[in-house]
Amino acid sequence: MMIGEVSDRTGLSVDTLRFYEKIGLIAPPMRNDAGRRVYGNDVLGWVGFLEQLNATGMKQADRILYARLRQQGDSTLRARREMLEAHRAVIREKLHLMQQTMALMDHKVAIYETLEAETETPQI
Amino acid sequence: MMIGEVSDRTGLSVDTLRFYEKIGLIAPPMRNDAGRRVYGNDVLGWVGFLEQLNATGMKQADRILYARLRQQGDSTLRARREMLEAHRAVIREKLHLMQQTMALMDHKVAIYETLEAETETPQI
DNA sequence: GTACAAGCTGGAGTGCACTCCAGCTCAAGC
DNA sequence: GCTTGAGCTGGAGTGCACTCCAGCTTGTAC
Repeated sequence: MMIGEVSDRTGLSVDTLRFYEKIGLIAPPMRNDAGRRVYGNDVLGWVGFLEQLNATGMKQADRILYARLRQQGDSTLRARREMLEAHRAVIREKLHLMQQTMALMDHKVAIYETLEAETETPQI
Repeated sequence: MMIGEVSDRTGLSVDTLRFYEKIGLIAPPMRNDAGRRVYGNDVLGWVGFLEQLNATGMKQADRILYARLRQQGDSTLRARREMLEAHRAVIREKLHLMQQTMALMDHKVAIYETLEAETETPQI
């Protein structure tokens, strides 16, 4: 798979894929005779996982650390598990906050509806 | 309340409070004889709400828009309700994604635990 | 009455995470 | 054989959301 196809299938731009490689988030892929990147299918799952970490608020530096550990193989299993557990705790808190904010939104929307009903028909 | 106390009670830095005023997120407060900002208690609730919008991913530009509508009074009730409803939809999606990622974390942690048990006692 | 903490302004600087650009090579279709 | 599109590199530029700074005034404690 060339970089353009990876871009199409992951939603990341070609520039971002090369940038991720430069900072160590994606392992440097093989090159063909012309010096172009040729990716294996596994990159798709990995990029998807990175996006999930990203979307749930893990910082670049931590994702880079995780990626580096992953490339070092089985000796880093424990460290990686600990990182995931720590991130899981962060997500749990965010979930909690989001649920609270959700409830607040519901509350505010209800209040606005009441106020709108009052102000939109002042001629009772 | 002087700006330092607002900072202490909201967790935002003094610089950030002044910055928020400059960009229109916080209404310019009264000034005392020496020209210093004197805030009412209502700023605390407002800043707290801003933080919730922030933490749930609303962009600065949208928060500024909401703040501007709020300062315009009752004629903007409908617009504000619509903004909150839109943001509520965004939060709902994020909640969903977070729950999925949470499940994935659980799954991965379990896998790591299995692998660790295998690699840590290779001498069975 | 003076040291010092807290406040003020306008403007510059920072960190993050990309995003774009110039100038090049290479492969395929007409 | 030449145009076009995809890819390459190193490095510069961008947008967001603050954060810091210099140089000033003011209020409080000793």
